Amino acid sequence: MTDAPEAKSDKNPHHHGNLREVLIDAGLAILADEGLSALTLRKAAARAGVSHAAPAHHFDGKTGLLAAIATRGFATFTTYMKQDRYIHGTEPHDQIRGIGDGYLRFASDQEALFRLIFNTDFKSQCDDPDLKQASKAAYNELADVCALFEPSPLGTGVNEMAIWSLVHGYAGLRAFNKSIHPETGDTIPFEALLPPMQPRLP
Amino acid sequence: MTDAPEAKSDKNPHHHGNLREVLIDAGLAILADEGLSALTLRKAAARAGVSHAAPAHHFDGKTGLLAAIATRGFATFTTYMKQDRYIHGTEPHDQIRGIGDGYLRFASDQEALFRLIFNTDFKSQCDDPDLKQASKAAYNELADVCALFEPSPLGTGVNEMAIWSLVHGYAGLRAFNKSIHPETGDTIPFEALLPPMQPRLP
DNA sequence: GGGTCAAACTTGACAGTGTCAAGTTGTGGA
DNA sequence: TCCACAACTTGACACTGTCAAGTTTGACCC
Repeated sequence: MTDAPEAKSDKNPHHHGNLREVLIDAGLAILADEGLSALTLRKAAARAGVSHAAPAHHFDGKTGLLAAIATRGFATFTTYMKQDRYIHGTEPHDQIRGIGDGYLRFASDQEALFRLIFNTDFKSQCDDPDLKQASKAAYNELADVCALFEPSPLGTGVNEMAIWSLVHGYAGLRAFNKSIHPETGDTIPFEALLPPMQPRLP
Repeated sequence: MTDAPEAKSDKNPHHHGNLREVLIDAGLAILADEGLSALTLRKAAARAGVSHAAPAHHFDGKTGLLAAIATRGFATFTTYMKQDRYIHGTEPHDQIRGIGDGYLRFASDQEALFRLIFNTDFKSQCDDPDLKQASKAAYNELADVCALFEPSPLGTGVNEMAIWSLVHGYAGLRAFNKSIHPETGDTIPFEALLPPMQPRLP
């Protein structure tokens, strides 16, 4: 009379077993489908097939759900950068271009998610340690590549900050449709913006 | 029996006369005091001393109010850049530094407003012509200075995009507390990030 | 002046939202 | 077996944006 071992759903309303992850998935789906403003605790709960108050047992309010989604978002973000890091080659300049490509690919593939993970509004309200760690992991991926150019004559960390600012600003402005030259109508590619930098000798 | 000519307030509940501007002021005040998430149509109405449905007669819903606030925000943003443009001198490099300072001063002085005007979430829902024009005016201020370095060997518009991306990304990351070097703890100043550029001969 | 009328604003209502309190159901340990 | 606790539901509350209907006011026209 027992069910198949994986049939743990839609049998009994309680003890979902995996609700936390399912709610994050639901939130990510809403984010991708309808955008940030449509992301609602109740909608996520409905999509997960539970009652409207169920999320409260897994997250600290809406901010908590957003933090959990952002944590997953940062992990995906890091994956994007890792995937593209060597697509142009293994030279330092190639790696910078690759990382930049991954960065921008994530920003356009997962626009709402990108906006969420860099949204300072809800971040100022919560300081989730998991979120901070996921954020730092993404940063480290970029910093790894920038380290290939250290020490630079400009000072330690300057290249890192310059590249990080450049690609982050470019991504933000591109989401804003500002990467298109106002007169020529051309899209200015990211790699054209990279300043000349001297890689460290091997 | 007539009042003084300016006494048009708190006399009669109707025909406020200036409600649109007052509501924008109220919104800006809420934004500065309590942040974006606390900005509510009803709160703005209450702060302006009118009923909760009054804003509907002046703005197209909440998005309309946000657009109007953002329009004013862009104007202020432009003013900040204009004010700081020559504080370091009149040389092209000085002007770039000045504009950057104004950009960053606005971003830290009016943090919530800065976040609003570059928030793509509500911008995707509305295309207010006034907002677009105010946005373009801010862009022109920056582009003016970048033009001092055109034509560049990299291509037209590239300097513009590079500078803009750099300062915009730096501002965003600084709001995110990422301008602080993770090891040294120092704040990396914006000017250190500026790539070497050759100004046009006069 | 007196009447008309539209604009400006109010009041009241509605569906959604986040959040809390209290109840219900299933699980695992004594 | 029973009991404590975790997981989830139900119900309620204040608050939000938005709509419909009413009320007041000032301006215009004869």
